[in-house]
Amino acid sequence: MTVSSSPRADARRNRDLVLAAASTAFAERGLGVSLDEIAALAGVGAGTVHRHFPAKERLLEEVVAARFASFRAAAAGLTENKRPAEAFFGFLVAAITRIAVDRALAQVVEDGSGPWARVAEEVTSVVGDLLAAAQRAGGVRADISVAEVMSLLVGCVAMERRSAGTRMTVLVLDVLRNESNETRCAVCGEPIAAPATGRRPRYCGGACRQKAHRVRTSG
Amino acid sequence: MTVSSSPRADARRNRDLVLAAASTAFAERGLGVSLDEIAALAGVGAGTVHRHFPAKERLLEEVVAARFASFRAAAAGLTENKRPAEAFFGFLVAAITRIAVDRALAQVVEDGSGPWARVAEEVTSVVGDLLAAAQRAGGVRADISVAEVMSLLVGCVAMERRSAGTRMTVLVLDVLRNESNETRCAVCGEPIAAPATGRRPRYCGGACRQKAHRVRTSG
Amino acid sequence: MTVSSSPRADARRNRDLVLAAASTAFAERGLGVSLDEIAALAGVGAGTVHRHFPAKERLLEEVVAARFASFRAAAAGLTENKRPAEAFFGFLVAAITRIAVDRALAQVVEDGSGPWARVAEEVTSVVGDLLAAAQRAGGVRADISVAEVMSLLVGCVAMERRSAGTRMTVLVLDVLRNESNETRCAVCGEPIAAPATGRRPRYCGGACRQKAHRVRTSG
Amino acid sequence: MTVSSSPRADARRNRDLVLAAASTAFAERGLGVSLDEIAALAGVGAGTVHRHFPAKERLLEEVVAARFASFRAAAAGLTENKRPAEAFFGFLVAAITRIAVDRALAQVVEDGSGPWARVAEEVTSVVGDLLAAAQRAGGVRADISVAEVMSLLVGCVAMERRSAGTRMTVLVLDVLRNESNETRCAVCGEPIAAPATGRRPRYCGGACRQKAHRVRTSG
DNA sequence: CATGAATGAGCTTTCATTCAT
DNA sequence: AATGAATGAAAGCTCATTCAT
Repeated sequence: MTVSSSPRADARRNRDLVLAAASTAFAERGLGVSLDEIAALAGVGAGTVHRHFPAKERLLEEVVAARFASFRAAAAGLTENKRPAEAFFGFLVAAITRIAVDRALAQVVEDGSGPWARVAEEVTSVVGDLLAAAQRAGGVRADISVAEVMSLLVGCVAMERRSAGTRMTVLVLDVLRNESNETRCAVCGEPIAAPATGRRPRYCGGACRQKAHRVRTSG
Repeated sequence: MTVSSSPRADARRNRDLVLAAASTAFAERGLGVSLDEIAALAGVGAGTVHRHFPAKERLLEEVVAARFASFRAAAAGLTENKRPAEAFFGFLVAAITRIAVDRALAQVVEDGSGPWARVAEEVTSVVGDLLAAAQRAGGVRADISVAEVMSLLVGCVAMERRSAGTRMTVLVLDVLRNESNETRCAVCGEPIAAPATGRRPRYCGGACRQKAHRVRTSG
Repeated sequence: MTVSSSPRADARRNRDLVLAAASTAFAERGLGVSLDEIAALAGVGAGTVHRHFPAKERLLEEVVAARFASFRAAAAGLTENKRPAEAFFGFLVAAITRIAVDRALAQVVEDGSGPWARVAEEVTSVVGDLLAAAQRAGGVRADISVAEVMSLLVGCVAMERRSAGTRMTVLVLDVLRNESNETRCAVCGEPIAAPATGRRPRYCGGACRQKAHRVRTSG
Repeated sequence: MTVSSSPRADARRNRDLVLAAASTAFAERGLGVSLDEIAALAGVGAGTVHRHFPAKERLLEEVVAARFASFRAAAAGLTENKRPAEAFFGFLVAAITRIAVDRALAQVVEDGSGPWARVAEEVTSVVGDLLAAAQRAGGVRADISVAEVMSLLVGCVAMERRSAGTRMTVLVLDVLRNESNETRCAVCGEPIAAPATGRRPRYCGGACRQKAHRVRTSG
């Protein structure tokens, strides 16, 4: 009579339990976890896992998709960033770190297996948008394709899985930066976007130019 | 003195057949290939595989070792290179390409599993030598450790497995290059190529050197 | 309160089927039976056997434990026996006979392998209790340790496996009997049966007792 | 031209090498040793083992036969013993000890497997002779068959394999002694054979009888 | 729908035996 | 005749998937 907890609600809850358990198990133990282990972790029977996810790969796909959905959300906030290059790099670093921390995710991404294929398109699209914006702003080299960025992402994941710490990741991602276009002010260090036309300014503004001049002519 | 057609010749041939088959199978299908498959491919019985390689991991180890042996040979030629940075980068690119082409090799390298441990030390030593030489010559950043280079190698392997072509690899490896080697004039910002011999000039020419001097002595 | 026809009932039934099949197979064919054979005999798949008994040795352990459990039950009835020596010997004869009839059980007992270790402690304790009681009552030699009894048990099992019939077992176990319990008169050498109650007489009668007394007091 | 070491000599030598190696290997590691191990120990190829002993069991049979041959030799010396019971018991103790020390031999004897069958007849005959002599001399109970002695032997082997030391063996074998027939002198302890007719003497001779009398009448 | 027991093909590994050299 | 490599049929065990309850 009330808003009866319909059979569907139960099913939904179980589905979510399994998904959560699988997420944890995959992250910690890699693709090798057995479904029994996942079922036990979820507190359901093995059959229930199969009812919701007819094959192991389906389950994996959903887990992967769920992870990337959170990336998408993160990206959404970034696209409105005033400095597109920072949005782009910020997203990449965050994504790489999150993937590298998850054994199964890393495996899936590294060998480009099925589950990855399902989400790759979307991720590629998100990255593509961020990349395009960053390139338009001059912060990222224009001769880089989104496919190349995706490859770089995979490489950084592999790298970070071996050596904890993001130092190398940051270093490597720098290859995407447009050094001749978004250089920093020689005096205060602020980034300077390349102008649409004309010579690239060396200083962020009059104040710094003056300072530099004074230094040069001092004495 | 001549070739003894001992029974061993046959065994040796079979051993090589198995090794070759395993090499191919591992390369094409990854670590998951079954020994039966390898045996069939080699045209021998399952028992023969085990006679020569008592456990699957032994076989894998030999395959991996054989691959890396060829790297060592390649490195030997490079160490006498007049331009150590080129030797260093050349070795890395070659190694990465060769590893990336082989599924099992890439898997082994990416997850640092047992078989890799056996050869890692040696590879690290080879890379370390090339790195040290390149750093001494000023072609590679001094603040890079060999461990970081190894991580980078792993990352590049993962990257190259996804996108055929070495373009990104070359790009990424550039982060190791010593930018001061082709630095810019501290006064006017013009690039200055490193001289073949002697100390690297800090300024593009006499005019700028003079200016800088004035600044230093001012006051 | 009633019997719940849960899915477990089936599992339990299968478990019992497997156990029964294993019991038979082990008994008839020894430790060498393959799990496939047992599975087939039980009418289940090989996997089912492994679900209930993750390793062959586990299965064997259960079979062995089950057999010995029945011994314990038998022993329970015996400890209240009025004639401890008969309880002791009765238990040994029964145990030996039951073990000797079972190929696997005999093997396990004879080479003291793992599964035996699990039950040996308990069996030893049971035997120890019976032994102690029998020794207190004077029916069993005091210089026999429980370890020696266990060895004798093993020996009798081996013996009985070769020659059907308990005659030799009974004969051999007699070595444990306290001969002084039916000792001979210290003077004339006539056998003296132990009295039902009270202290055991040292002499066959008054005449001999007198003689002995004289000897003691002489001089 | 000389007494050329005919091919047969070589073959014979190899055969003996294999036999010796098998003897050691079986003794130390039980029936489970692999033929490869035996071949390696003998310093010959696996094929050579099979040439001389077409199946593993044949090899085992020969090893077993060889061991028992040495028993026969030992028995030969004993049959001339003046005290047949001691010859009989001496042989049993020696045989039991030797068998118990050899893992494979003990296994073969304990489960009466094929190889044992081949030698059992002969061993039984030897034991039978010793037994008959001992029984004639009154040192061994007349109601014991040779089959029962063989069983007892097997039992003692099993027993001794578990508890080092011959104490229990000696104890157990005592069940075969004819206590009423070959008792010892009550004074000096020398064994006294039963007389063909009449009452059994209590003392070995007049001297001891006198001593005992003195004790009894002293005072 | 959920359960969790059953399935059975597949894996690596061992070893007595065969056979080309 | 000796060699020792090759064989291949087991063995125990795992696990994704199916199915009776």
